[in-house]
This record gives sequence, C-alpha cells and structure tokens, in this order.
Amino acid sequence: MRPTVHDIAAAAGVSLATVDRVLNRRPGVRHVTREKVENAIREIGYVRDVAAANLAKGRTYPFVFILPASDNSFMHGLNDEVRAAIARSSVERTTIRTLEVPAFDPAALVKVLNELGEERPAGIALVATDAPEVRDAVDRLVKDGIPVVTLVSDLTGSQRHHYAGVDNIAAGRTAARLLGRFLGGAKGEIAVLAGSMLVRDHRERLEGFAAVIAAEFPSLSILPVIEGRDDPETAHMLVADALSKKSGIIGVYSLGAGNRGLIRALKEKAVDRSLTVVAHELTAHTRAALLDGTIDAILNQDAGHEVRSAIRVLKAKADGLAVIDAQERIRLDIFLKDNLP
Amino acid sequence: MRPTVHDIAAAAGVSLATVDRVLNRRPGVRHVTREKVENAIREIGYVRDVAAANLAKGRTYPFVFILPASDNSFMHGLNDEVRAAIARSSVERTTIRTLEVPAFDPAALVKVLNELGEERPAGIALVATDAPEVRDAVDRLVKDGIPVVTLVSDLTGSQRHHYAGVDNIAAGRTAARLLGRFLGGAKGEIAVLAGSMLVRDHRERLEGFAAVIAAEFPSLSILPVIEGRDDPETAHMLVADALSKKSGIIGVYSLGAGNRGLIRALKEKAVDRSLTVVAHELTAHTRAALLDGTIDAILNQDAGHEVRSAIRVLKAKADGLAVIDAQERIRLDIFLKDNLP
DNA sequence: CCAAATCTGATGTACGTAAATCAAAATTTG
DNA sequence: CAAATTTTGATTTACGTACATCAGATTTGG
Repeated sequence: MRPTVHDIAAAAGVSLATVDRVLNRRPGVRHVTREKVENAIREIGYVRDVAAANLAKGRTYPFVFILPASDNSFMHGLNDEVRAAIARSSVERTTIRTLEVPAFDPAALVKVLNELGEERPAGIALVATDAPEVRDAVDRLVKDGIPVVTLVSDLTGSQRHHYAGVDNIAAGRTAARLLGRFLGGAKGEIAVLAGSMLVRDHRERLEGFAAVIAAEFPSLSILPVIEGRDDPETAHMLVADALSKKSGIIGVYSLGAGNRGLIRALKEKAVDRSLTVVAHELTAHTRAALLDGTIDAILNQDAGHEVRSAIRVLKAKADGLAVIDAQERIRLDIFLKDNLP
Repeated sequence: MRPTVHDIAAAAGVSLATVDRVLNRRPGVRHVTREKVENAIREIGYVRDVAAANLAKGRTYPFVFILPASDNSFMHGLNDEVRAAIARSSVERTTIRTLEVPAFDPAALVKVLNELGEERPAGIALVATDAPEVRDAVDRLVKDGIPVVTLVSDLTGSQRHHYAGVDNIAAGRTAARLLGRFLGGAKGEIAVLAGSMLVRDHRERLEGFAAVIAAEFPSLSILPVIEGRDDPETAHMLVADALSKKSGIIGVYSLGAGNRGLIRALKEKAVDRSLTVVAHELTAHTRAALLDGTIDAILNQDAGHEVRSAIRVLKAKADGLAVIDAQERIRLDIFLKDNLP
C-alpha cells in the first residue's frame, strides 16, 4: 500500500496538522520540524494522491490556449482538438478557454500574454510567434510561476516549461531525404513553399531541408523560397507563377500550411510533368492529393496529440509533478498513400 | 459544476441509497424505480467521478501482461516498458504482473489464459499467437467479462476488446513503397526476412508488401521468404547464404525481429553492393545501421505507447468507460536517419 | 386483509487529502 | 520569570463515491 499523510506523521513524530502545513507550504512550522517532515516524506517515499487532493480541493485547472487566427486546415484542426478537449473538461477537471490572436503578430500576442499575467490561470499554451518581445512576456509569466507550454511552434531562448510540437529541423531534413531519394539522382530544381519566415517552425524546416539537400543531393538546387503566408490563394498564385516560369523544377517541398492552393496549382500546371512533392500537414486536401498521386509524401504533426500532451504537461507542472518524457515527445508522422490513418 | 449522485437523487425524486443501488447494480430496486433513476442520469448528464469512486473503493486494477519469451531487442524493449509501467503502478492504481510463455506456442498460451480465467484479473494484455485455440480461450475470457487486449500482434476473428498495435498490412505496403521508390525503377530481386509465418503480424506485413510490389513495382520480384524465427543467429546464417547465392538481390525487407543477424550478414556480404534495405523495429542495432547507411529506413511501433495504451484501454473497459480512439491508435513510425528520436 | 417479502429511505463510515479552528505546548522576548 | 509570540496538536468538516445497516414503506401472495 502506498504511504499516506498519516504515515508521514507517524514517521516524523508530528501531528497530521503539521504534515499538512509542510505539504501545502502553510506558515507556522519551525525550520527543524519542517526538515524532519521532509525527510520522512523522502524516506517513506510518499507521493501525494493527486486524485484525492483534487477531490478535497474541488480543484479545476483553468487553462488558456492562445491560437492564431489563421484560415487554414491545420489551424482549424488544432481548434477542433482544443474544442474536443473542452468537451472532456468536466472529466479532466480542466476549464479551457481559447483566445484568438492575429497570426504573425508579436505585439498582439504580447498584449494577450500580459493580460493573462493578471488573471493567473493554472497554465497557458500558445502557438508562439518567435520574437524577443514574446519571449520576454513568456519569461515574465514563467517567473511568476505560471506554467507555459509552446504549441506547434517554439520560442527561441525562452524559459517556457515545455514545447509540444515536432522537431522541425528533423522534419526539414526528413523531407529533403525523401525528396532526394524519390528523385533517385535526377538533376533539377526544387521549389520551396513556406508560410512565413517569421515563425520558427518554418525557418527550422527550411534550414534542415537545405542542409541535407546541400550535403547529400548535390544534383538538386533549391529555388528562392516562396512565402505564401499559409494562405491558399496566395500560395496558388505564387506556385502557378513559378511552375510557368521555371521548367527545371522537378520537386516541390511545401513546408507550411495553405496546401489547397499548392495542389490546385500543381493540377493546373504540372499534369504533364512528373513532379515529386513532399508537403506538411495531413488535411482533407493533402490526403486526397496523396491518394491521387499529386503528392508523394506528407509529413504531419498530430494536433490531437499536441493538445492532449500540452494539457497533461500543464497539469503536471501546475502540480509540480514529473512527466513521462517519451510520452510527451511529439513525433513526426510520415504518411505515404499506404499508411494513412 | 458537474452533477453528482445527489443531483441524480433530487432529479429522480428518490433517495441517495436508491441511486447507489442503481449505479452499482445492487439488487432491491423495482424496475420502474430503476428506470426513473436511469432517465435522470441520462437527462442531467451524470458521469461517475472515477477518481472519487476509486478512492472510496480503494480500488486497484490487477492486470496481467502475457509476453513471449523471445530473446530479441524488441521483446526486451517491450518488457522494459511493462516494467516501467509497473514502476508507476502505485500512482496509476494498477498492479501489473507479467507472465512469460514460449514464443509461437499456442498450447502454452492457452494454458496460461485458462488459468487466468480462474484468477479473474481486472484485465489481460497478451502478445497473441494467432491460432484458433488461442482465439477460443480469449473469447471465453471476454464472455466471462474480463477485459482483454491484444498487444503487438492481433488475434484473427476474436472478440478481444482492443488491439494495441500497428496496422501490419499498412506497414508492409509502406515498406514496399519506400523500397520501390528508393530503388527508382531498377530491376532486381527483393529478399524478405521474416520471423515466422505463424504470427499474424508477420503474415500481414508480407501480404501488404507483396501486394504493393506486384501492383506498382513490376520490375521487382520477391524471393521466397526467409524465416529467421526472430533469432539473430538463424537470421544471419540464412541471409548470408541468400546473398552469396543470389547476385540479383538489390533490396531487402526485414519484417520481423532478430535484425542483429541481418545487419551482420549485410556488412559481411554486401559491402560492395548497394542494397536498399527496409527493416522493422528500432533497436540499438537497427539505429546504428540506419545511421551508418546499412539500412535505409526503419518502420517501428513504439512499445511504450503500446503498453501505456493497453493499460488505458484495460482500465476504461474495466470501468465500462469510453476511450479516445484517436489517442489509442498506434501509429506506424517511419524513421530515416534524420528523424530518429 | 394480513403476513411475508420486497423495496426504499435515512444514516453513518470510509477512502486520502485540504483547510479551518481552537487549545495546548514550546519558544522567544523584555 | 512572566508575558507575548510562535509553533504544534487535536479535531472537525468537506470533496464525491461506495458500501453497509436498519427502520419504515410498499407491494405481493395466500
């Protein structure tokens, strides 16, 4: 049987009330007594029964999710997953609120973060725009003792407690190797479609991609990055234009969102050419394109996993508990037409 | 606030004791009264607070994991993960026991399963050997109300509550496409190394693999399957032999365990040849081989996820609760040298 | 219609922890 | 050394559920 507060009291030779004062950092305990209790806790290996504690406290975890107001399938999916988590909130003792902020807008994000500093929720998850002022705002929250996790895109050099997202450098490198191997030594140009170089995940994907292409596939050259702002219309226009002008393109890497536009451009301009295409994010559109052969591979991050992981980590941090690292590592999913879920 | 038993009592116009009798299927409630209570439960959307219930019951979940006594890295890893789960047992209110049975031995498995029928644990997870007598034994347990999940390898046609493992047909298909695309239209033979055609996961992988090769990569032909019994020594001998005799081999698909032997054979016999190799299960050996270029891609199932998922599902089934399906789908991991964890 | 059987209500205890109150003991201060 | 202050102990209630007991009410069978 696992030890209880009573066992601590017996082991330390103090009363239950004192144990409670130590456990819950209440005042009125002499230093020596506190140490006696803490030693006893360590020796008998007491671990607070979180379920019982939450029951007694009537605790709920008020969490806030800050999401960018982007009109693309991936962000819609992320939104859906947060909503699904909200639907489970009574069972999970969470109270989740979502806040929408303009995409790629550090100032707006900072404003929201500062307001949350006053409100003091039990935890904050945010899709970070990678800027120094955002990092500073996050660091202030962390210093104030509010658990913060970044979601999907991380924040350079910040003190955030956790990042619930994939390793984007590895994602870019993987995309490069898939494209390179699928092209099997052919010579030509690769078009790269990104959302914005202002978000860290896109920058990192490009970095990893370029590194592997340069080092291991010298017959391939990367064209200047097309920035589609994760917007299908913009992406369509820019990609269609590139395909018309450059006849040397034999491969495409789409590392952002807004793939609807890309796919349309490919179907219009490249029916005759056999392009090899690797794209990010599994959506209804990319799934269809993978199945019909327009796209050859999709790299994906599971938004549901990311949201659930963020919640688990926020809870653990709020309770000062450890997390199972392997469980919280968000994996890069690689989908070919054969292993679609 | 979520509704409690008191709210049910008030809504149904009965006493707490009666609500309790209905909720816990205790006798002594007239049919009409029971219906009144059940309607109230439905109307106010009551969900039992499992944490409080377990606290009151002092409940722990006695689970049994049945694992094959195989000496390969994958099964060792699976064992480690079960042990890690055992280490968490006090926190998770589980009491997990593992039983080792000889691999590929339906009779031994049936014997153990029948004994467990007497013992009536709160749940059983097993790596199934796919045989009718095993299926019957499992079905008996299920009929007796004991939650059963298959782990890693499924059981054809059985009533098991859940399968915590990957879709092996999809895995085989994916392997075929990777191999086919990486070979880029070259003509030649593919060697296939399996453990045993007696386990369903291996059969299914082969089936998926063969289907895609036949349909989409006609320039490749599959050699008769080599059965290495998931044993490194056997695998080494058989593969080395095949590589010596067949000069037309340009690719290898290793769909079972025992890859240590395969890798050794490749390093001895194929230094001069540029074979394309796809293998299953990420272990220390396959990881090193992927990094040094001996293997081109590894398909993996995360044993930790499988074990944790099995436990979550068993708990849910024991409590008669629903599971989050998306969370319990075990994904096929594809590793290139760039996205290793 | 009455006794027996069945059903229902009222109540209390328990699980492990949180939180509060009040009394008692120990320590510090003047 | 006494008074003031701090520390500690003892006790109670609560969270939501499980489970047991006993009394009272209702239904059923003869």
